[in-house]
Amino acid sequence: MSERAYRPQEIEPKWQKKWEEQQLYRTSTDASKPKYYVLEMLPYPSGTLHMGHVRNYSIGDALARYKRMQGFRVLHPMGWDSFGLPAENAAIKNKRDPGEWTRANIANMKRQLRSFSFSYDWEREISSCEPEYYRWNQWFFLQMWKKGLAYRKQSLVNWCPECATVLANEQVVNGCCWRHEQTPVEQKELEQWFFKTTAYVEDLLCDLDELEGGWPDRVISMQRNWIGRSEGTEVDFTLEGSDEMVRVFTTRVDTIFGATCVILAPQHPWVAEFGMAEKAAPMIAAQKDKAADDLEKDGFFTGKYALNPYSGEKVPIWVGNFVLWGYGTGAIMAVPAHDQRDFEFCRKFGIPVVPVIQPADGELPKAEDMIEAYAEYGIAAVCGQWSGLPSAEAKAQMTAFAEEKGFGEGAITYRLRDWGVSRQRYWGTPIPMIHCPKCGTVPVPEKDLPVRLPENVELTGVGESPLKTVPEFVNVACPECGGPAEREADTMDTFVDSSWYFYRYCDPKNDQAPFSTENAAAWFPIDQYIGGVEHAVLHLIYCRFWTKMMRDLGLITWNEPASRLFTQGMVIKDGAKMSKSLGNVVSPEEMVGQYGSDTARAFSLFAAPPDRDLDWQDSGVEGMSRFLARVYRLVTRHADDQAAPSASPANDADKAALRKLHQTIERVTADFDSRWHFNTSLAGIMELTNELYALEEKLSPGVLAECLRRLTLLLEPFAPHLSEELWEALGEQGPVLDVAWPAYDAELAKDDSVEIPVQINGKMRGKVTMAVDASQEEVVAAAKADENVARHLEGKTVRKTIYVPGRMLNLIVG
RNA sequence: GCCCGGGUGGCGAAAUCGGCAGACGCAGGGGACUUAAAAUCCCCUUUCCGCAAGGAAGUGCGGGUUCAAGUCCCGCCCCGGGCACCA
Repeated sequence: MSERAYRPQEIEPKWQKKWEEQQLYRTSTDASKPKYYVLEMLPYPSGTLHMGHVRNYSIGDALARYKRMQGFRVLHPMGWDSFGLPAENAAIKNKRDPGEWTRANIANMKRQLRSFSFSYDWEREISSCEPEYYRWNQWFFLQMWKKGLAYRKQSLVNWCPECATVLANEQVVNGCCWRHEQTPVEQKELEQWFFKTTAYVEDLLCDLDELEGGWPDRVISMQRNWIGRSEGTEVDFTLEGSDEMVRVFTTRVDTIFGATCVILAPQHPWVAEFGMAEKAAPMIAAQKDKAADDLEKDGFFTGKYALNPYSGEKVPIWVGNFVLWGYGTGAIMAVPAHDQRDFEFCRKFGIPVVPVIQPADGELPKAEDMIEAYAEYGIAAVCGQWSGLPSAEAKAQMTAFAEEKGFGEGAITYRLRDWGVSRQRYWGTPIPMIHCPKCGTVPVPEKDLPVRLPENVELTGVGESPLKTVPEFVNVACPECGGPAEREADTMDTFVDSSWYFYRYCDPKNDQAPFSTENAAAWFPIDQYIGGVEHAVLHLIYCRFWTKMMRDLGLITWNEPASRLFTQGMVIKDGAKMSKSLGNVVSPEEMVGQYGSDTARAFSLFAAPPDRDLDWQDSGVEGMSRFLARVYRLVTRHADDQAAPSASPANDADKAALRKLHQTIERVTADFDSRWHFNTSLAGIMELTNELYALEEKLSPGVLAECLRRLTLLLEPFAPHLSEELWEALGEQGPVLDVAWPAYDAELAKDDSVEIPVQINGKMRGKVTMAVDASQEEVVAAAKADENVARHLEGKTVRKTIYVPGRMLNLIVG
């Protein structure tokens, strides 16, 4: 027996080096094994790894290791996002090249990650910010262009006249530029590129059913809401004194007899036509301003009137700040009596309220008594020929009527809009298009890909787009006519990169195609995708769209990229999400230096279940470190025992130890296969360790040897360096990753006695220890023999006996 | 406002199917070892009453179902996240 101190600072580098040399994490090509593709969401290269990352990667890594020990061929790749805006801002601030900045950050993140020995297949590393990758972004762009899925249109952007640059919505503060707090943000029309996500809107919605069970319910419901399908009717109102018509969308055409005005979005073309664009401009800016949370309803009368096609009634046309240009037709009919928003608007501006729907079991509300709109379905009361019909029936008949008369039709609208991919930034994938004065918009020929970013561009943060200022980049010959033309200077949104990176992992070096169908088919769909819930609607819609688009290009045959999704909780520190910008980061480097990476990763899993937010407190780390050292001492002091492992108990202590061992194996295995509550897995392993400490002296050497070996294997997914070190100390051959996960033996795990709580009238009065197969009579007899139970039964009759075998006895007395 | 989560000891949490509330760990207390300290090992630790045996209360609040509720049902309150005038 020898006792050694646990020194992770020595052990971990030793195994890191060995594993690198062995290329331990390279993906197996053994096709006889079932595949398992596990992936954490692409990290952005912020340059600083924090405990939030470590927790995320520890979850995926524990799973990857477990699956590998279970005999799977595991793909667990690692990649890097290009993260455009921060790169560019850093470049402007520090006068550095954004590429250099990004690459330096990636190198730093990589170095820090490697000290944890996460089981990434570094051979399959990709960087989505390198030309080899954006070549294929461009290739996809061209395919979409051919199919009409990529198009260009005029679109309003936030514009700061001071910087002469485009602002993202979050850069608008109180209607002003974030850098020039006195300068109001303007709206500017720019030609922007879009991907037609709406072409797949029904697919995106219907296929959510396919994901049910594999994806968290809340993500599915967030996506449903985001897509926002609603059925209704489009109806034309005629402008008084002209033939022009304005189309409105409504889900409640049955209320149209109560329409008392038409309200246009401030961006509506009629507003400009009426010469009121200037009056509407501040409203548009206010709509885009994220800081103005609850915008008060505002509007103005245009002086014009429209005619209701059902009643022929003349109603005023208004402009309202709460009407959205991007939804429906950008114009509404206001029915104040039956829509709360319309009610607020009309009451504010003195527009009449006309109730036309009455509750099924009540009276038609009186306008002067109403304090809020009656928005429920009811009975059409004052609705011309449809009066008397229930709302649903009236809706159907009135829509049919509009179709018959040609002034409207049934319509489905979606909240989901096309994906604007244009960015007026330097650091991103250049859009492979050329504008020719003669030929129009012409795609760059595929043989000329990739279109590379020009080097040595000075970034100022001023001006429409940095690439526009580089003549060598912009001035090109038109590929069709050879005449002088201009290259598109916008770059692509970085969400494009993350929409298909996981396909590229299957074939990262392919220079003929984004990936080969065969290689992707070998791994897809992703068996387990892991990431933060903050991606529930953007990334996770875009990448689903991309998969469907690739399916229609004939590249793949499946509908969905990932069959299972796990959303892990955030790491909270001092009441806020841990992030570099908030300065509440716990540095893993420091923790690794002090306790080692095994401690850091095991603790990040032990502190809370992975799907729950984790309130970070340093105080528990010590305990995890103590536990690992405790295991280390226990195993190393018996490492030289020379006993052959044995699962045949020779005494009661052996039996108890083997029972605990197999109960723990069952528990940890079940956690991996279902809930991933690694905190309870680790608690179980701690209990096993405590039990072995208690029984240590009494165990026969073979059984002890057996228990120590299984314990070592159980630790592998959580503390791989320690596990490997102990495995070697025990004289076994590694790497542990290639050793089979311990099998669970139900016979050995079985308890031979069980403690049964005894209740009287539902109150705990004692416990009896019984054989597992004891009958109800035996249990009742034993219970009555218990001193305390007998005392409570004194002078009373047992009226009812409830016995749940092996669990509980409840005696009802009166 | 709508849609998701969540609320359990001094703290992080556990209780997987309605069946012993608080596993495991932290912090705290006590003991052993030590000249001493650290480290280690062992014990105690929901609250209140009690010397103890034991008793009472207890999972955000108020009701309900049940032999039995942290868990199921109805009505609220609070915290976190997401979406937000979606016609």
